[in-house]
Amino acid sequence: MKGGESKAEATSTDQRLKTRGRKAGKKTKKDPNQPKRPPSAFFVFLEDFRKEFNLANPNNKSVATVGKAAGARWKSMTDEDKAPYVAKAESRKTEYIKNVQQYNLKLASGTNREEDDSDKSKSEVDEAVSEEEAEDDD
DNA sequence: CTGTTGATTGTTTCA
DNA sequence: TGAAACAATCAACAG
Repeated sequence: MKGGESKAEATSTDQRLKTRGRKAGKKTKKDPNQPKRPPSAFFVFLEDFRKEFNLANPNNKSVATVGKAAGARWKSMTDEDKAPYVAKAESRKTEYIKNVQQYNLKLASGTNREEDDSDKSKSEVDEAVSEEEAEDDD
């Protein structure tokens, strides 16, 4: 059965093939304050998985190995297992959105006035930044 | 020394 | 709507 590896997810496989070739030019960031994309549930899971993987394979240095293992494991997990990671990812996304808002706010303030009310605008942003911080519960 | 590569999937973003 | 790019990681290699 390999003739055609399926297909149902042709988009996925194809995309990756192209993207891999393009990643070479991703380091072009022009906006210093532009927030980066929030980690997906898979990345959240990866953070934990890497730790375990390092313990299980302290000799392994290839990041690709962990990625492959994580990917295989990820697909092996059920939605319920991914639930906590997904939930975390959702929080990250929410924070990211707030970040973008602040980012836009700063730009708006800067573009609008960067000499007079700069102090004032700063305060406003400051409040937004400290909005909620942390909640660690178990 | 600096920068890209490698590999995963998910989310983000533009047209 | 879909395709394209990028998110972390870290060691190693190339220029």
